[in-house]
Amino acid sequence: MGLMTSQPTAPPGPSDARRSPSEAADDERLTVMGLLAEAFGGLATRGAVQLAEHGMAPVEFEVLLRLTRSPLGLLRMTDLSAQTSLTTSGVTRVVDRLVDRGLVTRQACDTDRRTTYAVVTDAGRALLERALPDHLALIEQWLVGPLRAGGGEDLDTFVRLLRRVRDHVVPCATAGSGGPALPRPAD
Amino acid sequence: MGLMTSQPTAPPGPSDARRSPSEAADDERLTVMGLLAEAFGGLATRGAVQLAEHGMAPVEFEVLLRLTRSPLGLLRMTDLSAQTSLTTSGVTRVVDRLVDRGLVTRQACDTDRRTTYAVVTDAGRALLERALPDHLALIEQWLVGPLRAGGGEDLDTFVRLLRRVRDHVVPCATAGSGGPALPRPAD
DNA sequence: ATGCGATGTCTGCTGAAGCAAACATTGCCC
DNA sequence: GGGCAATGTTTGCTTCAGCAGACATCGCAT
Repeated sequence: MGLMTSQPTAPPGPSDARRSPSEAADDERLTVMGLLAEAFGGLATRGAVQLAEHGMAPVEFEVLLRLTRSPLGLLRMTDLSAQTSLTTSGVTRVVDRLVDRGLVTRQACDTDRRTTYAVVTDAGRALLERALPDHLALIEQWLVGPLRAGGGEDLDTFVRLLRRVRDHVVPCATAGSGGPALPRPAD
Repeated sequence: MGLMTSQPTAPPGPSDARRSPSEAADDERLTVMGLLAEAFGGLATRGAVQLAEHGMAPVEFEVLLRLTRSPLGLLRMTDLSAQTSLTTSGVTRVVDRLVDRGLVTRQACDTDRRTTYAVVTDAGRALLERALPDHLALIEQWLVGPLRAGGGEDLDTFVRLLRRVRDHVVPCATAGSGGPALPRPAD
């Protein structure tokens, strides 16, 4: 799989079948994936710490950000779940919490009574705008800054390659979210 | 912060202070971070689906992998927690599950009765080695493959830049795990 | 108009993970 | 040799998110 088309550059070294099983545990591919996991995990942890200083969980920040970016500051629950890392069930409860804190309100849709909109309040916008500068500075310090350190091209190169991976792995994000859905964990 | 040394390439566009607040929600830095989150999230989801087909959760795979990579197939609980994305408490329970399934055993240390080792069993090694080929193929298809598609240098470049970010953001991983610990979320 | 599948949201239940505290053990200082 | 802080592991409690199912609503075909 993945080898149906002739591969531009074959993986160096002996093929999987020729190696001892325990040797596969040190495969270069695991290293790349591990690097990605560690880098993202570290950034996520630092981000979570900082958002917590503003009284926000990462998912709450994400919801407030998506709502604020939306033209009318409002989004259907389902669309929110599509744009975030949550299921519709998860969105229901996150919005519950945000409503309790007055950062978001629910608003009925007058053309379709099934849908309810989540609307960001002034307090929600205020909280987000209070946290954003710190958050941007954090990304600058730990992600974008290091990439600029080696010359101006590194950042652009990284973004270009990262976008290529993203577009492969998350087909929905490429076009207008019309692509096939990403599989969900089963067990 | 991050700007103490003169910056090689200043961020283009007006500074944060000069922009309208709502404009900060579209900052380029959020885009990069979002790209990273989407790419990693997509890969993690696909990985979780595939590991589930082998009856494993991602953390269980991680634990089995670390134990198998260890010279004697054995690691202290604390070291396991340092190498994975779990707290010691989390490691306790994951190992509990793995012990219940016969993939791991606990073994007392005869020189320090506080420490208990987690030891991977033959069944654990077998399960890991059954799942590894599929897992490597998945990483090849969705991460490494796309990066090779644009010529042989892209993969190396990506790994080099990614490692730079990782080394900045996870100081412990650079040397012999002797660095300062990563902060944990507070709220 | 009426029935019916599709769609949007919410709720009961479950499993997983973190924090804080409990407990056991060690090494050290006196 | 006896406290005593530090270290290693586990446990109680809580929070959070997913799945599956319930419920309401919509749009369409007849």
